[in-house]
Amino acid sequence: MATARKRLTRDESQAQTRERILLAARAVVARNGFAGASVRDIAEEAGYSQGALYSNFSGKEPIMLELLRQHMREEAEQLQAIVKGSDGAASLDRLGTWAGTLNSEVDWSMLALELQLLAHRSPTFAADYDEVHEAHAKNLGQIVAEFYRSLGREPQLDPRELAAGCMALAHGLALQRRKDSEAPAGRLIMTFLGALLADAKPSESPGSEDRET
Amino acid sequence: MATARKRLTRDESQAQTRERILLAARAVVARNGFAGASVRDIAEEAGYSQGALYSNFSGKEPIMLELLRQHMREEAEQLQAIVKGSDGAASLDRLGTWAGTLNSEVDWSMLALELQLLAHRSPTFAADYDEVHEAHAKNLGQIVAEFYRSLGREPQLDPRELAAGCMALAHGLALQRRKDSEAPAGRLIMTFLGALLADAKPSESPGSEDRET
Amino acid sequence: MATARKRLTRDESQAQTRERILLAARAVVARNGFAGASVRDIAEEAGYSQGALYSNFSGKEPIMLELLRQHMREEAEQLQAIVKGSDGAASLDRLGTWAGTLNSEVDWSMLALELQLLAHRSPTFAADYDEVHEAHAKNLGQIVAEFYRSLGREPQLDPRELAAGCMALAHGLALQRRKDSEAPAGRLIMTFLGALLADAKPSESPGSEDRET
Amino acid sequence: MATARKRLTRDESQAQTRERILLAARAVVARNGFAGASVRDIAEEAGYSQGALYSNFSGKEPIMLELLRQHMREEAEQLQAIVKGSDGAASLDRLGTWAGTLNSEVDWSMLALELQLLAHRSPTFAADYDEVHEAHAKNLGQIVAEFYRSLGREPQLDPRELAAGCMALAHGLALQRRKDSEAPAGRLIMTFLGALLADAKPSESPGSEDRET
DNA sequence: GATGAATGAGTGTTCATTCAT
DNA sequence: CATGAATGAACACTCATTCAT
Repeated sequence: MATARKRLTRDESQAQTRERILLAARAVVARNGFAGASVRDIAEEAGYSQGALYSNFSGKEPIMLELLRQHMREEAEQLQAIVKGSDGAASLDRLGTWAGTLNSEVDWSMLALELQLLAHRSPTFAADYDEVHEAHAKNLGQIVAEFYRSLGREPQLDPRELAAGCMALAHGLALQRRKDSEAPAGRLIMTFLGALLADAKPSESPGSEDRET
Repeated sequence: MATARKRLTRDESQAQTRERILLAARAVVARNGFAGASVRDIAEEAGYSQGALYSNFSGKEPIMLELLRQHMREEAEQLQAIVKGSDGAASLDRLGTWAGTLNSEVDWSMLALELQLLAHRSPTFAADYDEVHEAHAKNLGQIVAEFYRSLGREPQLDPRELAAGCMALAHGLALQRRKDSEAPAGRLIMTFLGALLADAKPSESPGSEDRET
Repeated sequence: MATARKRLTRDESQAQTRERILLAARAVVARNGFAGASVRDIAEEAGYSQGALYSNFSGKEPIMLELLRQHMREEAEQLQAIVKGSDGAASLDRLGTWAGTLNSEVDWSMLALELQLLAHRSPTFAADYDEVHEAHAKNLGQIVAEFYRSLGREPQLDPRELAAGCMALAHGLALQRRKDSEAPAGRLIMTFLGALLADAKPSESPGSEDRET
Repeated sequence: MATARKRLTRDESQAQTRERILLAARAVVARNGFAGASVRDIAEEAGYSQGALYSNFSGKEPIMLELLRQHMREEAEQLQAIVKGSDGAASLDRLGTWAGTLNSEVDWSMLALELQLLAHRSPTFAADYDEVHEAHAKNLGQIVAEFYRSLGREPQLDPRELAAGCMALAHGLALQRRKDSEAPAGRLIMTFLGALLADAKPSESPGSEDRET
């Protein structure tokens, strides 16, 4: 182990530190929320000094933003995988399964919302946040459009808006404190989504569920 | 003025103080958000000392909770008025108009979400919050049910869940920082809602007039 | 003593706290200089919490500024007393004696200079500092003018400038680290002053007794 | 380029690095003052790492001290040139011109004073500072003596003291934040100096012309 | 009931310096 | 010799809350 450590180049070592800090931030934010995640706590959780944190990030906000970016990347990849390369019906099934896991995403939703709240208050931060958010919305929009297409449907609205709506719904629901007996957020989301799809008019290209590529 | 004051009974005077503090809290929260609304600021805005605030509320959280209660009450009343005593089509129209004003509700959405976030972190607060939230969801659920009924439709889900979904969607959208050029949140909400209604199967009891389209 | 404490009204108590904080600040600044006088240290020296300090002053700078104001007031009073109500020759003597004590003023000179340095860097602070400085210069200028008059001399320059020059000289000298064997700053100042007076042309109005040499 | 570099011996290269760091330090100090000149900023400005700075200097203070030494050397050379090899009257003229440029010397005065302040607080630094200061005072003292002699005057005091007084006056004035409308520091210095010279008694050895007002 | 001075634990951030690479 | 990531102690300042008046 010690030997393994010694073999790290400077760049590798730094990347490792960055990653560890982000991991620690993830954990602390999950525990205490954004506002409750102090730089002190994050550094401690990561096993570094506070200064080390400032050597790798220019402040608290950039850390959080990076966290969000990471999550969005993962999310987009997952959705991409669900929608891509298969017929629409199967996609819908898998989407339902995926949505069912969203319950465990409470922490991420909290982070996403807290950063949105912060963006409403700090113009400096808003600029950075908006960029990340906008990119993600555009990204998801394309996935949504593809999904509609694979089901032979025409989106009622700009796909980006639909995607944004789904994000809003998902985050909002994730946050709602509901008794375990109640339906999971995933089911509710699928109900909304199902209704939207059912209500969408068929696309001109007479694809229906047999389109391809 | 002085005389007018003197006529107040002790209870009335205290109620007035409470109300003033709540009003001030509303203003400060709108300005700075929940986390940015310090007790000092609220007291100052209200024209009282910090101590006075603690004489009327047991802390910062109860104030915020009361604020949320007030807002929920108002919201329920507005929705009640929209749905009650008229045919479904007209209701739908008025609901669209009302949803269009939600853009200006950013402050409330922020407060609602910040309190939800707090509830996720503080078990003590969660107890109180859940009570308020639950009551509101039940309340809205009844309104939703009534709405579906007036349109001759059968809800796909527990009305309480549908209501919760709409709240989540509304709050989530209100928070999203979108460029003015884009569609307002209201339109998006109505699209989701319209799809849900269109997708709902007619109720057995042919309650009201059939629906359009 | 305990009883004496209890008799303090709120205002008195606050004034006492303020005074204690200023006294503590004086001590800490003397020990460590302005930059080295941390709010923590001052609060500790005063026997209060840091928060107490912020209840009484809006920050570190205002404390220092108040300290400077106090000192300037005292200095002006001393000089006033020296110059006023006596013939010029006696004044000159007493001025020399007084200047001889300036060696012990190192701390004050350091404070004055550090604040001047700060004013050069912080525009916010500069505004406040300039006001204090300007007032003192004007004040001293009048005293200098009076002094010249009592000696039957005409100042070569705007008295305010002469005063400012003396202040600069005094502060600059106080700061110079000289071996104790050397002449005290006071003597040097008196040499400069003596030369200035000797070189000044007599005023037209034969005000007082003629001067020496 | 690479070849040019290669031609430097180790010593030359190091000397170059040192010089670049000092130049950078000069710039940063001018911009932000002594306290505001962080090692990081200096290293960055110089285009080196922080570590490089510590390879060439043993800390921040030695850099500053070296800066001061450089400045003092330049100052002494300038004064030497003014006084040496010409009659007293012309010297006085040129001295006045030179003093008029002191306004632009704010940065140096600030550095000099900040180092003096530091010397008052840190005994370790004081030792080094005193040495530099003492050497300069002696140096200037000789120049002052020469100046008096060239004017056929006898200094009232140890020339070293007179020189120190002028430095103190110059630094103190440079720091004073005065409105542009007021007289420049140079004029004030010349007034003081003129008075001193006028008041000095002629030297026995009838050195040069004995001018008067 | 109202006051607001005082508390004490907390915040994000900076910095001169060190040392493994 | 140069690097710059990491340190650790320090910094000014904020805040919800308490309690003697």
